[in-house]
Amino acid sequence: MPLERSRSHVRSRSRSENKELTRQALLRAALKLLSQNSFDSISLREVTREAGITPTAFYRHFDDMDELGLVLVEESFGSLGTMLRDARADPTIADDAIRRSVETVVIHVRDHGPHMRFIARERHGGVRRLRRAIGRELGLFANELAVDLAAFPVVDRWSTDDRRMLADLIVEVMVSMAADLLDADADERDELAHRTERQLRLVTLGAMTWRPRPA
Amino acid sequence: MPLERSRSHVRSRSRSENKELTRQALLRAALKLLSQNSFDSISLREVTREAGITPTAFYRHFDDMDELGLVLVEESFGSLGTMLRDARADPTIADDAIRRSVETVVIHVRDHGPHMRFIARERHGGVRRLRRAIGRELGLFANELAVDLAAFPVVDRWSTDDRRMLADLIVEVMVSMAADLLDADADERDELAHRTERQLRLVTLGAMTWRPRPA
DNA sequence: TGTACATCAGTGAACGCGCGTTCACTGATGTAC
DNA sequence: TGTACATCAGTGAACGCGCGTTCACTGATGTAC
Repeated sequence: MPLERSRSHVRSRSRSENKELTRQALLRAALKLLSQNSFDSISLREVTREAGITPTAFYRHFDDMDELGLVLVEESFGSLGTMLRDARADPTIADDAIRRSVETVVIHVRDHGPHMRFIARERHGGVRRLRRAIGRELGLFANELAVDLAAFPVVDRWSTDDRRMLADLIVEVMVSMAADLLDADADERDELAHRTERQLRLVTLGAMTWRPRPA
Repeated sequence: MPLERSRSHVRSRSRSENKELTRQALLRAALKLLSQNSFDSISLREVTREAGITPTAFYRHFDDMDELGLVLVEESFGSLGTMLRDARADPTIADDAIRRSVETVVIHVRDHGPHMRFIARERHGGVRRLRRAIGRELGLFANELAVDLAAFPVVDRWSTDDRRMLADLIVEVMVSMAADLLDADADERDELAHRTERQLRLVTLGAMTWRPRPA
């Protein structure tokens, strides 16, 4: 069953507003199909069918499916960044920052499931351009986290390279949890979050005794 | 260009030997196509074309593509297990076990690139049965690692739950490295291996001061 | 060892279907006067 | 405010193509005697 496009409201909106609504319908339609199949197996025709327009009209909005995919990558990373930045605002209590960061990711996965599933699926998926785009975004993420980590005691005396190593590890653990959450039921979700917290606490313990730039 | 099927040798082999050769040709053909595309976007006809047989003959070997995919999962986990078990044989020197385990994975990715790419790609890919099969195998892996970890000092006094938590973390870091290695050039590969070693060393440091079952 | 028959891996034609992209078009919205 | 024209989002028919699966078949290998 195609998503509603509220044809009855078409008359009351400007041409550009309607165009934007259709564009959003295409993006949402793709995201819906992507919860079942990977990006390089869904078809342009499926997407337009789900969005309630003819295949031809697709080209009024995107050159091809790849372009739509790249927009989905942007969308996916949009809100997550701000949320995580807030979550680790207070640099003095590492343990609390961990709990809040995990909680933030859990909530984000709950509220933006389709976007997160798309990222998890296409991070190592079959479309090179998407892989690159996602890898770049995750890299920027880790970079930003590495900078923030410099505000914590102990870690502030590390080399930037060591901080980046730690940031990559944390990002990996978080992404892994997000991917697992998507296939989990309610009980499993709690357990996953709990396990991830412990893993990050263990990593933090390691950071306490890490000797930067070993002789 | 299709893989060689040595038609000229057909006469010298038994019927069942030839059947097995064709089966292997199908599996290798699929693996080759999977280096470029994800599993649910490659077609039965592509696979048979690459293997040098007609589409119809496919059904002499597999019921459908899913069944072929599950065989690829088995294949992929086959040799890796033995290698890793050997790598962490000596439980006294954790640091050395880390270096050897990382080295083992690096070598395995080099020698079994297509299989490892398949696993990385389909772990969160669009085909449920494959996701499940891969998840199960990785779970067994982590289980086994958790048991082996009990042989290390300090960790031997942990709860099995804590050990499993640590094992999951280590497996995740390893799989992540494997996936990244596949898209990396020679220089990047060295750096990735080095970074992963440091991450695992940091995790080990954390394990040293981890307090099991906190009050 | 030779013959007659059974097995079965692989063939090739055929089917209906969904695909991406093209094209000329329609008709409502937007703009210039 | 009213009219004439431009814009352009979405339509619908058409194209050639590759798809998964079916079917009756071929002919080499294997087996029973």
